[in-house]
Amino acid sequence: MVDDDKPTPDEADATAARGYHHGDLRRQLVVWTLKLAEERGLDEVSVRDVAKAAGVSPGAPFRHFPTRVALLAAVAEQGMDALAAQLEAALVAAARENPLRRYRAMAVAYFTWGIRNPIYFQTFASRAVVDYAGPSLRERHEQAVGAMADEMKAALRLGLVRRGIAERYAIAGRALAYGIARLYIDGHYATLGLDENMAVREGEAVLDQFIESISR
Amino acid sequence: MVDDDKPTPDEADATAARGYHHGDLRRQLVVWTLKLAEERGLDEVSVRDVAKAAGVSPGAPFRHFPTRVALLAAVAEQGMDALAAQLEAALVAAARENPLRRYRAMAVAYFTWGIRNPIYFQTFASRAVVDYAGPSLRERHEQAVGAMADEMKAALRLGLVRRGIAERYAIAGRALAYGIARLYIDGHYATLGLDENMAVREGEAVLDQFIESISR
DNA sequence: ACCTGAACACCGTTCAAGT
DNA sequence: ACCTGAACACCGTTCAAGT
Repeated sequence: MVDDDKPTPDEADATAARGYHHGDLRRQLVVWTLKLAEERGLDEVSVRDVAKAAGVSPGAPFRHFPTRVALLAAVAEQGMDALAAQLEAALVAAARENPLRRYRAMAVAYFTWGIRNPIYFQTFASRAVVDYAGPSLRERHEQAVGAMADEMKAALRLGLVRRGIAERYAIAGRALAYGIARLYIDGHYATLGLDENMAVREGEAVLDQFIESISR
Repeated sequence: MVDDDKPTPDEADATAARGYHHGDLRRQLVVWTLKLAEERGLDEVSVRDVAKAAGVSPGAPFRHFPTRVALLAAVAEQGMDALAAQLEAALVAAARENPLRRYRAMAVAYFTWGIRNPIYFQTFASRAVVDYAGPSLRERHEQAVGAMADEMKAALRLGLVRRGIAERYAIAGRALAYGIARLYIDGHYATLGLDENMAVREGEAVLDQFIESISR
């Protein structure tokens, strides 16, 4: 980078513009990673690109993240926060309904979020990232989908669904929600000409029929 | 797995040792890509590694594949061959059963193959690879899963499943099979302590309960 | 304390030169 | 026709030096 004019680092604004982020760089890097990934795909974003976008030197990110995958893990953690919030909100909104309806609300929230936030979804569906992030990320995800499974089990207990093994309803419900999200993200709906919103509606319709089919 | 050693390398020893593969290099590169990916993960295999494993210079692969992703696309095409063969075999084996049983046979074949061949599965679930490979790969996959969907629709027509919209049963069945495979490949079963074989059996159990639940 | 910028080893890809 | 091996631009990562 060719730089003739000196940045006069005694002004706060000027320093920030020149790359000093006074403790905020870490967050900025995550923000830019997400933004660039949304533009060109996760694989296409390099740490150097992120550094440049944030206005810092190529080595700067490594003061905050030991490796590139650590940076992606930070994105994943942030995504997990957002997903957990959505699921929690869905659960609260359906609080006074029956377990099967609560399962539905969470499953819809799950794949809707995945379809609308494919980058987040990819980061914490990536083995390398999740392995790096350590057990906490996986546990949080497990807990989130576990809540879905719990509703399914409750539905069986209350006789809302046909006879069967609770754990299998739970996994089926989970695989279905996951499958719907992943079918879209992996581009399988593209052949069908479905955009984001249509994919969500289609997902809901499929889920509803599934629920109705297992109901009794 | 799906490949055997190449037939009778009679006089090829000298040239092969020198790196000359007399037209066979293309195939060797695909074989080595798969092998290295199984050892260390798809992201960790570079074209240079593959070249070295095949005993040729770093630039040699680019005479056969214009880009790295083209090499991966060749792996994906080979994977698609294998998957199509498995599904076809499953369909033939269940030829004299009812459509619901045929759907089951194909769904099991689908996720079993995915669980047992995660590298193949990843290659043709990758957007970049599939986009490069062109419409034919996607169409073949679409046709393969379309056969599953057809059985589901036939099952509805014959009154084997509860009332509903055929297309939604088809998508649910597909999302379920896809979700089961992907849950394992993305490492979600690892938390549950399930290995490959247990994942397949668990998948079958879940699928069977799903089928029973929608049956009438 | 936080960032720069030069360095290193690596990678995808190209291409003139060899057989 | 097929491969070599030296390039080039890029990338992840490190680190001494600056503020």
